[in-house]
Amino acid sequence: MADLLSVAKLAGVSRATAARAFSSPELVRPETRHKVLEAAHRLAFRPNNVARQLRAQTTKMIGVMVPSLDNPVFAEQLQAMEVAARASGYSLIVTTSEYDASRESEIVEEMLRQRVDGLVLTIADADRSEVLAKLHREVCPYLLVYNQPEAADIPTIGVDNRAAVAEATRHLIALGHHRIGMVAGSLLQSDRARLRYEGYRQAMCDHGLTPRPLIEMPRHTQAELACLEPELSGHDGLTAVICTNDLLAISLIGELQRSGRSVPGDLSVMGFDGINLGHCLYPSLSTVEQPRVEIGRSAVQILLAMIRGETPQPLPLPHALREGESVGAPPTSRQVLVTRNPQRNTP
Amino acid sequence: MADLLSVAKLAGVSRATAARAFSSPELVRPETRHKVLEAAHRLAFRPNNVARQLRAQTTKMIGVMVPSLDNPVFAEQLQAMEVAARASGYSLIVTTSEYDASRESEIVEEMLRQRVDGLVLTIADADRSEVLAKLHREVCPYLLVYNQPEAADIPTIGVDNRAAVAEATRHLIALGHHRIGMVAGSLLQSDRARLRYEGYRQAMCDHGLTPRPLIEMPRHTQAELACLEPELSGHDGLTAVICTNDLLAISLIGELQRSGRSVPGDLSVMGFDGINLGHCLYPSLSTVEQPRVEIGRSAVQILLAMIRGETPQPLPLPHALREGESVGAPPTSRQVLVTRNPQRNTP
DNA sequence: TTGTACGCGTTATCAA
DNA sequence: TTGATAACGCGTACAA
Repeated sequence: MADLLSVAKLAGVSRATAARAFSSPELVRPETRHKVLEAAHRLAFRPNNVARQLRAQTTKMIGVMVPSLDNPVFAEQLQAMEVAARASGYSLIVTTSEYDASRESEIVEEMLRQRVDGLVLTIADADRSEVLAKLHREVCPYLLVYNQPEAADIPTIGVDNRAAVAEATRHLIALGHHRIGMVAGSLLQSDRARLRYEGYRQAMCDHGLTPRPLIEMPRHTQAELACLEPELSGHDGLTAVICTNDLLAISLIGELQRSGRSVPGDLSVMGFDGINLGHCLYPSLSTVEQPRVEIGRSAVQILLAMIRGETPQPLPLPHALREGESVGAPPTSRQVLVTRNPQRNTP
Repeated sequence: MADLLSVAKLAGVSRATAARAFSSPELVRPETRHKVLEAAHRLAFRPNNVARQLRAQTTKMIGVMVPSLDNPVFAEQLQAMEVAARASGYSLIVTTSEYDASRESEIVEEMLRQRVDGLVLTIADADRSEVLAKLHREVCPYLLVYNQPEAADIPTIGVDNRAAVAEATRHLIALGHHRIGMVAGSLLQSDRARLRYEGYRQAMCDHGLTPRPLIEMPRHTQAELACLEPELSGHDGLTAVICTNDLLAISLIGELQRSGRSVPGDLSVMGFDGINLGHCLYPSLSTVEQPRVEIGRSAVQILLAMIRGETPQPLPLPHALREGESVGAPPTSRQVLVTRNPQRNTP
């Protein structure tokens, strides 16, 4: 690939002049500039960003790490980040950690070697992270997304998980539900999971209701009906559940329907995240919406401010309770058929 | 950030020796090596990849462009690519084009300036693309994904769209459907869309059935029931539709159910792509599965081979007809109530 | 307005 | 086994 020197030669000027024709065209005589651009065109010259980055000591690149792109909540946030970044002239290096702590470390190390100008990370557990310890010693600006660490000095953007789930719980209680459960994926060791459960527990207690133990599914985003079934029958069977993510909720609804149950007729199901797909389904998903687009956009803006040397104070973004068709009043029949087999539509 | 020279000084050796301690440790005396590593540690030295890239004239980076990450078919493919790339020591620069031709050009230009070692692209229309014209003149290895250009000399990986939809159509016909329609998103100008419709048309004709005009939705991934409704009633109302992507199919199913119709009771709905979520729903989505993970993995492998200077011949990957619950036999009642209002469950 | 010369941090070649 | 030196391609302070 042609370089500036060959362009300069062909144009009959020095390399410096050729360089200026690109970086500060106003400093070069129009006639000369034209000669340079003409030569560049003939040689199919394309500025070498790597050299420019080395020289300028800045890459205009942001390193992004998310747990997985198979979950739309991250893909949708990433989509927003990419648009925002490019609008500001930045590119994204994208990696996935699969919630693996050692991969998290390797990835961040690699991105630091790449001299990214900043990092946007979603880590497995912000309260027990080697990555954070490492970044603490570095000078590279970084920002967590979705995480909600206990330590106050870690820049983070996302919703208040505890308050969000508490609100969702109160919503169900207001509808008349008393026997509410919480369904989680297999990934327990996460700051968000702890806070979400805590929000549920708190809201239940505040209303004099008994919080149940977390119902844990073997996989992170796929519900297993067998794990839930024991909690559904009997005199204290659940009438509503809150899932820790939308994929879990959606697959749970599917499983319930396939088993002949009705949602929300037999069980109200609430999700968490607000992924786009939830709108489209029938019943549409009731969920706690994290403003994924705003989170992505704003993560980029805040990080860029940090890169400029400012010290913005990221605020929690507001969640929104999105009411859908998957949540309704508790079944009245249940109160009659208390200790016996609950009514079901067989398939 | 500390550089190699300062490490060398602290260790009391030359820069060359310090460099060797990292790149070819066996060439340096253990004692010396230890001194260097010790110094590097004390200075928190981290190799500068940018400098290395400039020197080595290779970035170990792959440029990736997809239309959007809001559609899981691309996010899931990207997830697979990222894993495969990192396993081979490559990083991904990820961009989204939003099916915009001018953005496509800018993005590719920017990635070429970044001196990526290769490109993996999904473009809007492989038969009318400035991007391909540009790449044709460049030396940068590239590979299309999902695209299916007419020109045979363009390296591509994906399924045979025509054959895939033809098979889906035959599947519906075999179930007894005669009045089958095809529902597309708003994005008509795409190589895939043309071939998929062509596959549908061909299969219909082969069985002596009349292909219908494409039913076009105002948005790409969200069905609008009003656009379909006219085709559902009357003596020749549709009994089955094939959607050009899964999101369209899923949202259509939702709309149909919300309007009191049953799927597949009143209308069989088939998707295209095979996104993970389709499994979880009830009814589960019948769809033509593109092997997204295999496509992503294999795109990286093939591109890396091209980067090594080989000339692999990418073969079409096999699609799979994934039978779900959203497709069944055509409603028998319809044959009785021919010219009158078809039976419906009111909500 | 243009040219000269240096440095960004690394690796590879050649000598010692 | 180690050291000196020259690139990689670009931007810019300084001089002309």
